[in-house]
Amino acid sequence: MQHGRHGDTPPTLLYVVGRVNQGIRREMRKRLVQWDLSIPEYTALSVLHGRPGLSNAQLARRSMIAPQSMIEVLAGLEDRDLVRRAADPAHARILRAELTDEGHELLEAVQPSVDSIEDQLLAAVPGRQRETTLKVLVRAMDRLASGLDDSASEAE
Amino acid sequence: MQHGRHGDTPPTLLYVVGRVNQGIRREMRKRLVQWDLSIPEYTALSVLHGRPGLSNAQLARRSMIAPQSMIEVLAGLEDRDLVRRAADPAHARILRAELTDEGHELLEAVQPSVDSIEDQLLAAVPGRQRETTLKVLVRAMDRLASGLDDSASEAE
DNA sequence: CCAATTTCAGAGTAACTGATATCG
DNA sequence: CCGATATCAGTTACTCTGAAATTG
Repeated sequence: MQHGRHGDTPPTLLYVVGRVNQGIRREMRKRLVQWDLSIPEYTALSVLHGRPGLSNAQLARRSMIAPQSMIEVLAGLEDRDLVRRAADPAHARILRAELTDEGHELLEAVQPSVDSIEDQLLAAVPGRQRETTLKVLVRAMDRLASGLDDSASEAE
Repeated sequence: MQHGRHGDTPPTLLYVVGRVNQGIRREMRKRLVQWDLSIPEYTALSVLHGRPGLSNAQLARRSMIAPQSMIEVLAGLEDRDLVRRAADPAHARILRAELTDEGHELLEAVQPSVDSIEDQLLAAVPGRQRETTLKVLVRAMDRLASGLDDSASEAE
């Protein structure tokens, strides 16, 4: 389930984001299964397509998960030859990842099915509102990335 | 991880929602642990506070999860005497849930800490934009609840 | 008989924490 | 030695699918 809030009172952002996310995940899982891709796998492919050369640690930070979680995803993709990793010439400890040709092909094949989810969700939403929504969420994302403090239980 | 998309191209709604959700969950978990509440448990308490009398099946639908998932949450809360369930007088199969006094107390104690997350995320966002964002997300939620079709793989 | 609800049981996904090793 | 990275191992959180019983 997700984080919640009441009924007639307007729903909170926390609540709605949780619900929408849950719905999106269900839909994605359903569509990705035929390509034998999990959601984290698809996401990693998608991010690496746009940002080739990210390390495991960088990917993890972007996704707000622990590097230990991300590494499993990456390892799986590497095993399937969808992703290739090579040491940074300037820093042997860092392994920079990028899609293989096969990875690109798969991503291209899957993309439309996933993109159509977003199209359907936003079908009736004017462009301006889409932009506002995206902007607000990106801001929230940044806040979360830089870390919050618990102002409520601090007071003790 | 979450559903993804590129880098310089604007991020997609799917991607941002996933990331924000992940960040929110981390933050919530951290704050809820001191009350020994999981996210689904907190959410159920919160929803039941606003909508007393919902059945397990109704709660599940609202949360876009299977009733089999929700029942575990509800059972746990019932064991802890935070929630009480009673048969609908008109339909004995349906068990309507509501918070106990203890449930109300706990929720009240936890609430501020969770609410402050949202406050911090939206601190710099003007009210108009908050409303737009919420409206767009609620619309997306409704779409998801009524079921999408995979227009991409349909074409085969 | 059918549809909706509840609920048990088992499986699976995706995240976590802890610990270790390496590199600059 | 410190900080960041990679990565193994074990664990927890949350959701799913399947199946069965009950009720109107």
